[in-house]
Amino acid sequence: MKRIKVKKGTVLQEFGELNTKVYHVVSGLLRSYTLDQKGKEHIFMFGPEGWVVGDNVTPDLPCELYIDAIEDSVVYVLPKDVNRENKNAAAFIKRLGVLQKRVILLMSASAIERYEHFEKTYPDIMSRVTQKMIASYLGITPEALSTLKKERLKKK
Amino acid sequence: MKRIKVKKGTVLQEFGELNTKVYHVVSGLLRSYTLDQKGKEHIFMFGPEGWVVGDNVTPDLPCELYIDAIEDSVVYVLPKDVNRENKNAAAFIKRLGVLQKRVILLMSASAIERYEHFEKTYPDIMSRVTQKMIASYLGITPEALSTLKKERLKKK
DNA sequence: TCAAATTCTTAATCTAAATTAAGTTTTTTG
DNA sequence: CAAAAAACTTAATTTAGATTAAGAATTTGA
Repeated sequence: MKRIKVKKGTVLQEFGELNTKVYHVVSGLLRSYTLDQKGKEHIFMFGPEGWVVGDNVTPDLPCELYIDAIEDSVVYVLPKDVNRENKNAAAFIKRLGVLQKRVILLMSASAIERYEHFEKTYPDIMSRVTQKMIASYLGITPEALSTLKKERLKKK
Repeated sequence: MKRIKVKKGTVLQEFGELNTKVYHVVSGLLRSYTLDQKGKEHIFMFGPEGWVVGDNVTPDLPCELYIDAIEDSVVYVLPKDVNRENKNAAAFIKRLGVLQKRVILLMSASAIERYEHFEKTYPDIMSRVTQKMIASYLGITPEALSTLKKERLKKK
């Protein structure tokens, strides 16, 4: 269990490589993301203080996600199979809950509704990342997010 | 740890209720799903033999999902916090992996691509559920799935 | 500090999938 | 087995969000 400091921009995991580690964020902000065939970025998860960020594949399979730091951060580097121990069960369950909510919203909610959910759930992160990143997390384009925000103002 | 038989159509969990149980499927097929504001159904997960189906919220919070049997099934009823023990870690990790893939696909893949992924990943389930359910799982309408399948045939 | 890069906004156009609607096939059940 | 219900198909129309493009604002870094 190693404690390391990483500068903004540091890449902790690349797509396709094997990685037996997950990252417990002490301070700062990580993100995990994918690139699609067109090279478009889709943020899978933000990792602020207290979160564990890692690829949800077994340690013997190639990673599906890139992980990097979007703020200077301090993280504990933990072996993936800590997941199998009781200690990290809480962080684990939290991840499952967030993913469940995300799948539900991606399937059943409009872009505006997903935005408003994000706004409520992560008020802290909102101000720490670019709109481009928020759009990427929501599964829409930055242009669509810009339009959506303007329309929401009109209605309120 | 109770072993029960449930008939097709049996409801194991309703939205909004408290439920401290998860269901380990011995035989048959369960599903979990949500209803949106318009009453439209969105299948969150299928649970064939070997799977654990449950709501990924802590036992003290109201459930986000309905769970029912879509085939006559035999299931073990387990307390949710078995999740915190080593025993179920594998099923747990599997669920996380599936959810990760689902989020990625919902964000970055077209309906056709999601269909083809489903086809490959769950060839067994394909023939056991209606197209309406597959559409619901993919996040599209049954009409769109029907059209999509026809177009895919032309190309092959 | 100021030039370059990146991000953000706005608007026009396009497209994948939703909606609506009607007819057909399959399944269920009395 | 026949009627009713549910599922499936097809096609026309609509729409949310993508794409493209261009200019404005903000951030970065030499």
